[in-house]
Amino acid sequence: MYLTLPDRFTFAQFKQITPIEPSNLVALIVERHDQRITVKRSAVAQENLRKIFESTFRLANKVGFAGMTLRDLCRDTGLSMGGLYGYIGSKDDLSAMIEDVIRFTSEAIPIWFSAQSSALKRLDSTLRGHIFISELLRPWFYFVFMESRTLSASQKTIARSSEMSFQDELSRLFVEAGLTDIPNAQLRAAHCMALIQDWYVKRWKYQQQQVSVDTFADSVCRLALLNLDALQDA
Amino acid sequence: MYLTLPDRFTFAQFKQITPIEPSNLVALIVERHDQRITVKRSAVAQENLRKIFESTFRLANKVGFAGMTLRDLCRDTGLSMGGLYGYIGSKDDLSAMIEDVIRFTSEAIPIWFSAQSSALKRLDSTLRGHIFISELLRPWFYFVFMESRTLSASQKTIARSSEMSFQDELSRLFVEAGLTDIPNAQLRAAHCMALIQDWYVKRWKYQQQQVSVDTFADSVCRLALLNLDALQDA
DNA sequence: GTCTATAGCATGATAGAC
DNA sequence: GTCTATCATGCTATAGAC
Repeated sequence: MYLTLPDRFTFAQFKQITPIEPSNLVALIVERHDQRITVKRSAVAQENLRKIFESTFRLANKVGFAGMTLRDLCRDTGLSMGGLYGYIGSKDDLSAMIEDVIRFTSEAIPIWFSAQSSALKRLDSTLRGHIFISELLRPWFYFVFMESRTLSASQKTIARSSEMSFQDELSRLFVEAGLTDIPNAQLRAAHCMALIQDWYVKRWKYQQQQVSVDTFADSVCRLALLNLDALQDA
Repeated sequence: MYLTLPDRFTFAQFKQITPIEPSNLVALIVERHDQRITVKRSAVAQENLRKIFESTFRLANKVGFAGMTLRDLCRDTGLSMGGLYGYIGSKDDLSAMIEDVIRFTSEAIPIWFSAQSSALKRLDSTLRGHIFISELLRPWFYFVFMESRTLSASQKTIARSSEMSFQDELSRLFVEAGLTDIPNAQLRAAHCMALIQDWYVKRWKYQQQQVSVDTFADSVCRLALLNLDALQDA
């Protein structure tokens, strides 16, 4: 599935056409984990699931996922301990479902823009796309960034290879855009990842400085694409 | 205290003259927290403290600080529960001591290079200094990055203001170097912080790509100082 | 200074009523 | 589908012997 957007599209433009957004996610999760979720797909069930994730993000942000107790989660969602276990099979299931959303999303982004005409445009769009989707799903991205180290070895491997496959995609685009020194292209791709992640990890900082997501995306793209125009002309 | 180093100094050169290094840290901590530490300052006490921090880093890296139990810590250090409490007053003390080391260190770096002749050189040295010290004290920096959100409100405030004061120092140096658009200088300083933090947060990635700390520092400084030479000449 | 033993309580998960 | 009640376990922290 391709997304059709103008050059240097804004967050507002992106939000109107993105196929992945907060209101979709619960349905996506129910679809991908229906064995584990014993409750029926009623409206109240979807609303309860939404609350469970919302509360998990709030509580894990305060004390970490390991520090968050299921009793805290019950208090925050209004569910009882028994009721909660109708939605999750265990505490670990909860983190696995969240991680799955991010993996699914990160794999979709490069495809959205693979039809763009030039490597430079694909680079710009892919960077903006990742920044904007992480803005929309910020709590989900933040959770995986912070908690993936505490997950099981297999989950950690999946998280890392998911991150590397996106970074490798950026690296390939840099090479296509003229940066033929491959280690250099890889390093620049790693730098791009770091800049993008900072947007959702250190949000308090940008809020304090009143930087908008569009200003941020412009700044990252400018830094990432510096000197590539010159290579393109040569 | 100023450090005297050549332009574009390497990690090896930095390591020879840095006043803060792993072997100093335990003595520094004993000095700054002698009320809480009831054991005498014997050689065995210092060795036990060193083990306590080493084990804390290993275990917190696996399960998070909240997920790490003091029983795990005892097993890993070889101390008993009672023995451990001779070194720490509580589990929270442990994280507070670690955070204190990073605050102390981050405040020292800009001073080390404040005697450099030009703003561009101060920028380059300050960036390298931060990268190299975070290489030396990587587990300490990593711990504070990951765990500061789970600490008490006052600890979190201290951690954030400590990070912002370093970022503001970078921002001032950018302005001095000719980047007179202040919001732009602040944004570039934030980007520098993100790049530097990536070095100790996503170490697995750079290890995988076999990027040395000197190569990394060169790459960050190049990106950070791009276009500043031109401004300087004008 | 370091140990063993234990107090006192919170946790993840489940059983069974309705 | 959701509740209350309960289980077995594991937790931080301390008391007291040596």
